[in-house]
Amino acid sequence: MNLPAALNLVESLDRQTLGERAYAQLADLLISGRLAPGEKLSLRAAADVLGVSIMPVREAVSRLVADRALEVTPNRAVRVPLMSAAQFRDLTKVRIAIEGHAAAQAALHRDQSDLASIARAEEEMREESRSPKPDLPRAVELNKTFHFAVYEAAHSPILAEIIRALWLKAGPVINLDLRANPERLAKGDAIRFHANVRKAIAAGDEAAAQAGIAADISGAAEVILARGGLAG
Amino acid sequence: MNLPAALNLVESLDRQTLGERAYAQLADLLISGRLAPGEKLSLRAAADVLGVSIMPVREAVSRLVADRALEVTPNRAVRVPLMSAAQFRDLTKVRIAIEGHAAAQAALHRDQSDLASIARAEEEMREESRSPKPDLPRAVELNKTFHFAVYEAAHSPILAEIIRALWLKAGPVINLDLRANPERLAKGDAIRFHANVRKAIAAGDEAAAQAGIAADISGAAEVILARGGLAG
DNA sequence: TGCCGTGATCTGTGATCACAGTTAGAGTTA
DNA sequence: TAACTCTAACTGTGATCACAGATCACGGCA
Repeated sequence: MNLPAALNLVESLDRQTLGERAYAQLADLLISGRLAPGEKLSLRAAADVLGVSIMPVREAVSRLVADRALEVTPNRAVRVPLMSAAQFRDLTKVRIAIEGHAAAQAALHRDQSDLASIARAEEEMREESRSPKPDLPRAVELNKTFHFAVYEAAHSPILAEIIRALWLKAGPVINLDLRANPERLAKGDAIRFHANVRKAIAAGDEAAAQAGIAADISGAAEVILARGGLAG
Repeated sequence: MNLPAALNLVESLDRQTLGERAYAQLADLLISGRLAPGEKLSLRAAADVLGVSIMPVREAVSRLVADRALEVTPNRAVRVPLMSAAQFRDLTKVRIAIEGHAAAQAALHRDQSDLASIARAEEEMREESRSPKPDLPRAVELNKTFHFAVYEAAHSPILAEIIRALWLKAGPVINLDLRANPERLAKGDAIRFHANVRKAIAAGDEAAAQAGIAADISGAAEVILARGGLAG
C-alpha cells in the first residue's frame, strides 16, 4: 500500500463531484455573459444538457443562488437576476473599492511569476483586440484572465474569492453587453488601462494600480449605463 | 381578485422553504461561534435535530460550502474549516479593508434612522459588558448587531452581503474564543472602539470611522493570534 | 371576435432509496 | 497486553418518485 502516492494524486485531482462540475459550467456561463439577465433556467432542462440527473444541478444552482448569481422567484422559476440601474451602480462602486484594493495589494506583494503572467495576459488581449476581426468571446475570456492575474498577485485567496463572486453578478450585465457591442473593445480604452495597471504593478505603485483598475471598471460601467438598457 | 393585497403580503412573507430555514439556523450557529473549527457535522444528524429530512440540510450545507463557511473533506466529512494563522491573518486584513470601507461609506451616507439604530446597539452592548456578570452569548449577539447597524448605514446591499460572508468565516474563530475568554470583553476595548465609531459616523468623519472599525477588528484578532491556538 | 375557465404540463421542493467509500469498534490472534 | 482483521454502521453523492403550485394553450361561452 505504498505506491509513491502518484496515483493517489491523480485520483484526488479528478475527484470532483458531478455537482461541482455542474457549478463550474454554470458559473462560466454567467461570468462570460452567455446567460442574460432575466433569462430563465430549468433544473431538468439543464440536467438534460449536462447529461446528469437534476440532483447535481440542484446543488450547483443552490450555490449560485446563495451568491445571488441566480435567484428563484416566488413563482418557482430560476433565473438570472434582473439588475436595476441603482443596483448596477452599487455593484460598480463595490467592485471599484474591492478590485482597486486588490490591485494595490498586488503592486505591493507581486513576485516575478505574477508579473510574467500579468504581462502575458495583457499582451494576448492587446493582440486580440487589435486584430481586424476580433473574436469577442475570446476577448471576454482574455479580459477575465488579465484581471484575475492581477488579483492573484495580491496573494489573498479570500480577496480573490470575493472578487470571483462579484464577477458572477457583473458578468451577465457587462459581458453580455460587450458581446453585443464590440465598439468599446475597438476603441481600446481597456487596452490602455490594462497597460497602465501592468506598469504600476511592476513599479510597485499602489495608487496607480488602484486608479487604473478603477478607471477600467468605471469606463465599462459607464458604457452600460449610457446605453440605458437596465431594468427598473 | 382585488383584495387590497394585504393577505397576499402576509403570505409572501412567511414563504420560506425548509432549506432556507436550515441555512439560517446553521449560519447563525457559525456566526455566533457555537460551532468550533474542525467540528464535524453530519447531514443526517443535523436533519434529525432540525426535524426535517436531509434534503433541506443538504441545500443549506452546499450553500455554506460555497461560501467556504463549511468544507467537505476528501473523506466525505462535513466540518467547519480549520484555519491556519496565515489564513486568519489574511481574513483579518481583508475584513479591515472591506469593513473599514463600509464604515467610511456609512459616515458619508448615514441618515437619522441609521444613527438611531447604531446608538441603540452601542448602548445595549455597553450596558451588557459593564454588567457584573455579563451574558457572553448575548454580548456576542449585541456585538454583531452593532457592527451590522454600521454596515447597513452604508446603504450598499452588496457590501453588506460580502461582510456577512466574511463573518461566517470569522465567527467560529473569533466568537468561539470570546465565549471561552471573556477577559477582552471586561477590558472594554471593544466598547471604546464602538463609541469612537459611532461618534465618527455621526460627525460624518470617514477616516475616523474607518480607523475605529479597523482598530476593533485588529484588536480582537491580536488576542486570538497571541493565544496561538490556530492550526498549522 | 374577445374573454374566461380548465386541464395538461411544467416548475422547484422535499422524501426516500441505493451505492460506494470511510470509520470505528469488537473480536481474535500473536 | 498489544496489534491486527473484519464487520457493521455511518458518511456524502446521486437517482427517482411524489407533490403542490404556477404557467400556458386550447376550447367554450358571451
